Amino acid sequence: MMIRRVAVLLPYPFDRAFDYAVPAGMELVPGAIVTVPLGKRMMPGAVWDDVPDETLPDRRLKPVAGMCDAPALPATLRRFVDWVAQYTMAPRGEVLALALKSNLLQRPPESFGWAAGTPGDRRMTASRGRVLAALAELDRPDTVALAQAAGVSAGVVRAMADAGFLVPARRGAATPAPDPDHAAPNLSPEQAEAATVLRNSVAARRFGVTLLEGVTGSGKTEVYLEAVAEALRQDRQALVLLPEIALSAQFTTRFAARFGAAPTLWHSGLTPSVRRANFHAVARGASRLVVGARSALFLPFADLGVVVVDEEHESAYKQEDGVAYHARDMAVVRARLADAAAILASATPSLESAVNADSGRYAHITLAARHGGAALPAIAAIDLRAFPPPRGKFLSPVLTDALAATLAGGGQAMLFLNRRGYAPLTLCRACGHRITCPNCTAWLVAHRAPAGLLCHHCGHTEALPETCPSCGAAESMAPIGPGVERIAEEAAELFPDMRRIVMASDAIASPDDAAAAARAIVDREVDLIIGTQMIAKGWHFPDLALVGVVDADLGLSGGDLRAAERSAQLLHQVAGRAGRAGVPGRVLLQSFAPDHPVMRTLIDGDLAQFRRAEAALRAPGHWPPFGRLAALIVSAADSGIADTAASALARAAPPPDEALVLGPAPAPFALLRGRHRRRLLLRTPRNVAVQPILRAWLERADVPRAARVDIDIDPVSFL
DNA sequence: AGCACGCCGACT
DNA sequence: GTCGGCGTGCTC
Repeated sequence: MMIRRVAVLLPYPFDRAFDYAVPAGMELVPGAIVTVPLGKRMMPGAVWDDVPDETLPDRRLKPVAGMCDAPALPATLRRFVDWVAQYTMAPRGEVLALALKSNLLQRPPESFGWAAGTPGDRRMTASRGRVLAALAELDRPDTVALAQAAGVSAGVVRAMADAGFLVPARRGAATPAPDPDHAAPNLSPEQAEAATVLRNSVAARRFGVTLLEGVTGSGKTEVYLEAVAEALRQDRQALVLLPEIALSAQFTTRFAARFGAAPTLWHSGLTPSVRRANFHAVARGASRLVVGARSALFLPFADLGVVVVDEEHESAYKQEDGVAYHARDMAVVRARLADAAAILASATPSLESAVNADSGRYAHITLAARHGGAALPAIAAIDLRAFPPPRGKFLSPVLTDALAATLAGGGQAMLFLNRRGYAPLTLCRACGHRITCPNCTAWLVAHRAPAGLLCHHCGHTEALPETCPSCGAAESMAPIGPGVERIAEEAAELFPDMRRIVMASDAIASPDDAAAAARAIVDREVDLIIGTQMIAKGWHFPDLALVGVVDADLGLSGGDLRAAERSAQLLHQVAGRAGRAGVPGRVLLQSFAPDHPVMRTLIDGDLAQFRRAEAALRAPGHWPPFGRLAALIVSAADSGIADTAASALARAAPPPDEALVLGPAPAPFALLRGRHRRRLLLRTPRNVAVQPILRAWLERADVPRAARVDIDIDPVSFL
C-alpha cells in the first residue's frame, strides 16, 4: 500500500508545494501548520490543497516532522494566498510567508496567570502577604500585574511561585469580547441611513463592495463601525485596515469606546510575543475585531464578516517590495473569498473606486454633511508670484499675517509641508556642487535634529562637510529649499511665544508617539503644528482654525500618472483638518500656479468635477482605471547588465496589437540602494489580463542571469 | 530563501 | 599545495 502523502507549501519563494509522507498516527487537515525537513533544515509549512504527485516514489519522500499547536489555516485564507500569488505573479510560497511570519514554531502563547497554591510551611513576609491580598482581588493576574498591584517586585512573585504559594492557572480568552451594543452612537439622519445600508450589506452574509464617501468630519468612522457591529452580532469577525500604523492608537481608543473592548492590533511594530498571541486569537476566532496594516489581510480569520479599508485612496496601501500587492484591491478579493462585505471609506475616493461605483460594480454611499453642522473650511490660494516670502524665507506675508491673527485670537494653526528634514538639497555656493547619495539617484536631505545628511531612499547618512567636497571652498555649503524643520525654525522666529510641535516620521516613530502628540494637540498644549503628510490623515483636532500649505505645488511635478490625483487628495485631506467642532476653518494654499486644476478643485471643493476631468484624460488611452498596467523593473549591480537585460526584454516585447509596451527607461531613481534600475511598462485594455502576456514575454526574453526582473502589477508609484 | 557543489585566484 | 570567492542548481 502506498504511504499517505500531503502537499506542503513552504514560506519561501517556491511556487510549488513539496510532498511529504504522513507518519502513522498523524492526522493532517488541509491548512495544518507543520514542520518539515527541507535539505538540511527544518522549516514551517502549511498543508496545502494541491494533489500530491503520485508518480514520485516513496523513497524520495521525507516524513512530516511535526505539527504545530496552531489552528489550521482556513480554506478562505488558502484560496486567498493562491489568488494573490497568481495575480501578483509572486511564487505562492512567498505569499504564504506573509501569512506565516509570526514565528509559529514556538508554542502557542497560552495565557497563564497566577492562582493561590498550597505552600508547605514556608516563610510568610509582609511582601508575600501583600501579594496574596492582591491575588484575592484579581482574576488570575500575570506576574507583572500581580507584582504591580501588590507593590512588590516581580522577583517576589516568582519566588512565591517556586515556594508553591502561587500556581499557574490558565486564563480563558484574555481579551474581552467587543460588544456591538456597548455604546450605540448618536447618528445624524444621514449617517443613520448610511449605517442601515452598511448593516444590511453585512447581514446579507454575501460578498459586496460599498464605497463610503464622506467629506472630512462627516463621521465615516461612526458609520462603518455600525457595519462592524453587525458583523459582531452575526458572530463573525471584522477587519479594519488603516494605511498607517501611526493612526492605530487613536482608533484603538475610539473603537474601545464604541465596543467596550480594545480591538486586536496587527502591524509591524508589534513584539513577537504579541504578534503570536494575536495570530492565535484571530485563528481561534477569539479575537473578533482586528485593526491593522495591510498585512492583516493575511491573518487566518476563522469567519470574516466585513473588511473595512479606511482612507482607501491612500497609496500606502500599495506594497512596493517583495510581493507587490495593493491592499485595497486584495481586501476586496479577501472579502469575496470569505463571503464578506467590503467597505471602502474615503473623503477623496481613488479614481479606481469612483469608477467602480459609477458603473454599479460597487454600491455608493455619500455623506455630504459635516458632523455637528460644522462648516467646510474656506480654502483660498496665495499667489506666491504676487506675495513672495521674504528672501531666504518660505512663508508669504499673507500667510504669516493670517497665522498671527489666528494665534493672537487663541486659535490653533497648522503648517503643512510634505517634506521631512531641514532642506532637501545642500549646494556649494562657490561651484554649484550638489551633495548626492552614493547609492541612489537622489539628493541627500539635510536634517537638524539629529544633524546630518540623510538619504530618504536607502538610509545612507553622512555629516555635513565643512568644505565643499568638489571645490574645497570653506563655509560655502548652503541648505536650499525648505523641509518641515526649516519651517519650524521660521515659525519660531516669527512666533517665539507660541508652543510648536513638529510631526514627521523622524520625530514621531511609533503609534504611541503619534498618540501622545495628538493628545498634546487636542489638550491645547500646542499652538502651532508643523508637519508632513503624517498630519493629513484621519486626525481629529477640534480646535484647529487655520491650515497653511507651504508648497501646494509640490506634488504636481514628476510626470506620474496619478500625480495630480494624489496631490488633490492629500491637500484635500490636509484642508479637512481645519474647522471642526464649531470653529470655522480656513485653509491657505501657497502656490505659484493658483489656476492649476488641482488648486481650482480644492478652492471650489468640487472633487467630483476633478475626477470627471481626470477620467476624461485617462479613458482614451486605456490608462488605469480604464486599462491595466504592469511594470517590469530590471535591476542589476552593473549598469551595463541592466541595459543589456532591459534591451533583451524590449526585443522580446509582445506585439502592439496585444499590448502597449513603454520603455525601457531609466527608473526615476535609476540607481537605488546600489542597484541600477530600468523600467518597462505594459499596458492593456481593461478586459485583457496582463499576467499571461507577461509570463509568455519573460519566457521568450533572454535576460542575463545577473539581472533581476521584478514585476509590479498595477504599479502606483512608478519608481 | 538557504545550502552544497564546483571550478578559478592569493595565501599559510 | 590549500582557503575561499560566489555562479548554478536543488530542495519532496
